[in-house]
Amino acid sequence: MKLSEKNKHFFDNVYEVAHLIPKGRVTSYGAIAKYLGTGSSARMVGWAMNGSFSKKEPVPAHRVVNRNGQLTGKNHFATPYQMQELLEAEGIKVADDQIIDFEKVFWDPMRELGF
DNA sequence: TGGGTGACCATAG
DNA sequence: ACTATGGCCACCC
Repeated sequence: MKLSEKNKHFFDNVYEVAHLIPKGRVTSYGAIAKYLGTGSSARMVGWAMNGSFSKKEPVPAHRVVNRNGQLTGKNHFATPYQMQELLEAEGIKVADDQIIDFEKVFWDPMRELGF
């Protein structure tokens, strides 16, 4: 049974934006939701990320954090420390589940993609 | 059909 | 500074 086209559309959009995040940059759930516009909400972005692990192609979910720059979703990775390691591997400093210089590494799809 | 939940965000007091 | 509440909307009983 196929999922509704609308629903699929939304999930694909989230994954697509996640892939568009440049290396060494991060964005927030709310920013993605806003970029997608109607039919999207910050919670749904997180929900979509939860399903991202079911995807065959890897989704850089570690580049998506909450608006505070906290690694709230680290607990959903294979291991809680994997998210931080992936970020640090890209040059992003993380301390106590908090991204350092979050404003500098923040990537806003509305701004970078030219809304 | 409807209530509970969630990797969130904004506002109010 | 903190907690409480509502909104958001797909998903799972």
